[in-house]
Amino acid sequence: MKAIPEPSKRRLVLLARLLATYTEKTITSQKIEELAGWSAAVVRRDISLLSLRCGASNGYKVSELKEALSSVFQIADSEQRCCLVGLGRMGQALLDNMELEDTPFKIVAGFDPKENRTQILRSIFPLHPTTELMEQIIREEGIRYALLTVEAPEAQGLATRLAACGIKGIVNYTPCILTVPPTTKVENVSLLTALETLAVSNAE
Amino acid sequence: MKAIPEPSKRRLVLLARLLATYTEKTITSQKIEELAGWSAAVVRRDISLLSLRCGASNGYKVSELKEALSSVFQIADSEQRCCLVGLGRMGQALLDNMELEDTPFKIVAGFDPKENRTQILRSIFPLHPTTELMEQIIREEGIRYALLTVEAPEAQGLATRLAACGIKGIVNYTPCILTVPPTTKVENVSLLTALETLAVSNAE
DNA sequence: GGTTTTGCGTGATATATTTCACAGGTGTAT
DNA sequence: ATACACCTGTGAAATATATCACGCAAAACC
Repeated sequence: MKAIPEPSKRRLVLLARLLATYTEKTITSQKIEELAGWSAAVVRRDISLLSLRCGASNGYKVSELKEALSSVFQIADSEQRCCLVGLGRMGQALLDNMELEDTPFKIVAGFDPKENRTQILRSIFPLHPTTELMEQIIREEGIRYALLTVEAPEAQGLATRLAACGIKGIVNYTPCILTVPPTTKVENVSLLTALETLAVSNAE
Repeated sequence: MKAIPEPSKRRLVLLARLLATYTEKTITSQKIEELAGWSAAVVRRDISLLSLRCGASNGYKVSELKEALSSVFQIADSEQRCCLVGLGRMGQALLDNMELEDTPFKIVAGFDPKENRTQILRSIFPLHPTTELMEQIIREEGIRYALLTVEAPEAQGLATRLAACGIKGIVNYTPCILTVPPTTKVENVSLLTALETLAVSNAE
């Protein structure tokens, strides 16, 4: 199959999310337009990239569509290991977040520059200081993704180290722009960035 | 000036963020490519949309660039009021987040479906239950943006109400796809969505 | 002050993405 | 069983975005 364009990938991820709570047996591209706000044409084009032919006069069969979505992105097959870097307020909020239950993603380690935090806090996975140990654990445990919730001044330094030891993706909760090699992807989810993006989309 | 394309807007927002911590007096498109990962050509094109001519043989003057960025997006001019909807773990982590200090964004109210939470928690802005009072306060206070951190089952209902009472943008911390009229914009920042997006960008 | 270097600004061009529009299958009703 | 209604899947066209490549102006150097 040929490569799926980036915008389509992002929509397909969201489509999977949408279907997770959708109860009907079938769904039409028109209905998806209503729910998600993308044009029906774009929805059909996106889905056609999955080269599945479950089209019928009632629309797509939800079960087949779900299956196709999770199989095309290999993520469902194996556990995707993540680590939490930064155990401040935001990090703690993510510590025992139920959101990743029943998903292939699993947080298996936490790190913080302040060693005493890693000793005081309790969690179901081990917590460590961000010493050289961090790189070692990431490699040994086969950790692919990092959630970065440290203070701004520490963000770039840690991002560089994370990228260097093989982290494939960083969920960036800091308002910093991270400079990383192209082998590491970054998703910016900081509150400030999100608000600015909203403000700019509306205005102008 | 003619409309700035969406992708350019998003990059310009990040560029402003990047410059916030940049200490040199000038910066070249080449340097921005290095730091942010966009091609120098795209950077120059984006900046040219600001119709500012601060180009010189040393690159852009950082101060002029910063100014142009904040003025083109009107957001710097006036206070941008936000509310926090959902006072669970994530909401509490955002309650006294310093990230919005020295920005035009300001959280001026908090809401939660569980009334006792709004009574127990302390914050510098008032907390209320999500009764009809919510709509009233949003209108009276001129609140434009909402940070949505409630549990998944409550997300869509509240999003609908928020959109209906004039909220222009929702920062969506839930993994749900929100169905809202096109006048309300949504930025999805849930952990699960971010991880899935990363996974899909790498694989495939 | 002239010459060289540097790097922007931008038409022209290439590529990517979305939209259009309709042929063709699938379910449904009569 | 046939006709009708619905909705997908997809070439072709339109639009949007990114890249190329080069003229030109500002700074640096001698």
